Amino acid sequence: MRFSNFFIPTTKEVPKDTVIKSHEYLTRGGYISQVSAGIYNFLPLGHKVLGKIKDIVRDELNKAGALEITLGFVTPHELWVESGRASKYGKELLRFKDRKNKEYLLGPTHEEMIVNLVRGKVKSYKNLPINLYQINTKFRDEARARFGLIRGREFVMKDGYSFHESKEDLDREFDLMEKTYSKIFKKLELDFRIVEADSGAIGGSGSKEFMALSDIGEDTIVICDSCDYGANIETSSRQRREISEKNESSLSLFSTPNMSSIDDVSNFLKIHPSNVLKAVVKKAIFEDKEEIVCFFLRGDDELQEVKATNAINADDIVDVNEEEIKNANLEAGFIGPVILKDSKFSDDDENTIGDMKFKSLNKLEIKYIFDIDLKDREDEVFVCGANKKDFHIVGMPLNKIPDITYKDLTTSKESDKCKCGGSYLHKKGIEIGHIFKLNDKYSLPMKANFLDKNGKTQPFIMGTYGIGVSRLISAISEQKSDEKGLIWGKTSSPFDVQIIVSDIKCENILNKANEIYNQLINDGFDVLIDDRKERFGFKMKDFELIGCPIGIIVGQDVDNGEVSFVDRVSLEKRSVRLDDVISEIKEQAK
RNA sequence: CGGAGUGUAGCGCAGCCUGGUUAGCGCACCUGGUUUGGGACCAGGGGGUCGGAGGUUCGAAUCCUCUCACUCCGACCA
Repeated sequence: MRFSNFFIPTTKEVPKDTVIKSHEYLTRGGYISQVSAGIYNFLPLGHKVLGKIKDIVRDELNKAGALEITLGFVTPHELWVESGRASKYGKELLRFKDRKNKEYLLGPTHEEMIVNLVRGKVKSYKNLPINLYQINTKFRDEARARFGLIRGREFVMKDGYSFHESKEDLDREFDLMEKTYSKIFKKLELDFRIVEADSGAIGGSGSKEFMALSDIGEDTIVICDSCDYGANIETSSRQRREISEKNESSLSLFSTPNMSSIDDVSNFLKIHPSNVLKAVVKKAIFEDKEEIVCFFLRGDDELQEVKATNAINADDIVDVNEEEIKNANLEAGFIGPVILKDSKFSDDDENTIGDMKFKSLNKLEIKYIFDIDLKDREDEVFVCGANKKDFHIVGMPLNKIPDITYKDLTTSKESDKCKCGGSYLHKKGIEIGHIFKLNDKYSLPMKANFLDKNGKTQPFIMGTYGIGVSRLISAISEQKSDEKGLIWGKTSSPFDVQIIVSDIKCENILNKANEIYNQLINDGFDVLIDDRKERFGFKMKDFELIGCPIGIIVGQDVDNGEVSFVDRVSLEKRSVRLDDVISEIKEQAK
């Protein structure tokens, strides 16, 4: 491709609204341009990179036996009603009506569409398994698009769906997709981790995310410093804690005026925060009701909301305000698992520890859940709120509190221990892929069934597999660029080689450059030749911004039979004999 | 959806507080010339009605009201 005939509008100036380098360079390099919040045009360079990535994805998936299709981008609303997601998905769905007043929406993901397709065409176990995928535009009306292609509203995604007659066969396909995804991301030269991810209310035995490591990533992942454990912080679990400083007070009520924080209390009583029970009150939202739930954890642990939501099987949990706490008969800042005998107390259901009379929160119809780390801690007693203003209970044994449910509720910290004995580290990641076992989550409500070997009707067992294709452009850019511009790998670069003609007015130089260009084209390389009437420095800056891995500078040295090769990563130049150019490129760019 | 901010030429910005000539600068663009291995220089030139609507005023980019868009922080994110 001749630069002079191509469309690469590069700019020297930094666009106003870019905050991360991938966004800046992709914009300045003429790869993308913004249309609206989270909606981008792909210019020729961006389009080429997108194409390269699509080819790699397609190639590996086809090798793994998946079949490419294209599903409609506009999807009938009724399918979403059928699956139950029309109401659940909410404002992210961009809905509209056609001239006949029929409701549609732009597909944010295509489970409904694929189930609708397959249920009508596949009726027998003999046609299973089948894995269908597409690489297509998606639309999600994100509340807040940001960071260029990292979180767009309109984006390109590869979404695949597999159908099986058994969970065992789904497991096999799931593993195959995990391996296939790894190959794809390795080919793209990405530094990534496969981590356990939240399976949410869908349950099932597996959900794994592929995270490109990057400081600007929106997800936090927990990895072990000595084994290959990795998990999204939403789901990461840790080894049971070793508590060295145990509190041994006997049970009593302590006046703790105005000490409502963990720090206040632990400083005042001179105990370690891990010996204080932290109460986190939330409002749990269910399909048909809302209720106040109290989560208890160690004072130096943090509630992980995704885990908490899953622990009580809620659709969502939200913060409560002071009034809601009051209405629940709780004392903000002094909340504990028991209510002491006082005016609100009837004599029913009371318990006694020593001379203290109490009843538990669940007698007030407040559900409480304890963190799993508190289970089987008979050798410890805790400080907790007394549900009475300015009072805490000291020396509270947990085994005296009735009906405790223990669940994993905490956010893994960097100091926490892995099962293998190693220590956890937190990293930021960009989610570039997600594979998920759906089982019959969609086939059941959408009545997508087949006949098994015994002639019995069964719902399809499904898996779903996604790759953020346009997001990958940003992920690669974030990982590989430097302070001068983009740096592409061999597989993702828009061109294999960029030839920089130092001075097009010098016939000898231009001719030699064209000769090399034509030879490389004939040998099947994708080459950009900068034949613009610009000065040398200007062209070099553009080369560095655009980021092709190899540059060939054709300049004065052609008279001595030489050109210069520039390595985009190191920016080092070295002389190469004209006769050796083709063979060297074949060696380097293969 | 809460908080903050920004809309003036293709891009980046000044002007606004304290209304008053043809709205200015840099980059980019066009013409001519000189330069030519690290975003050149000189001269000339084209392009905006100041996000939109309404209002105040003799007069509005500038003051007021409403509105739209975009960005950032947070909430949200199969």
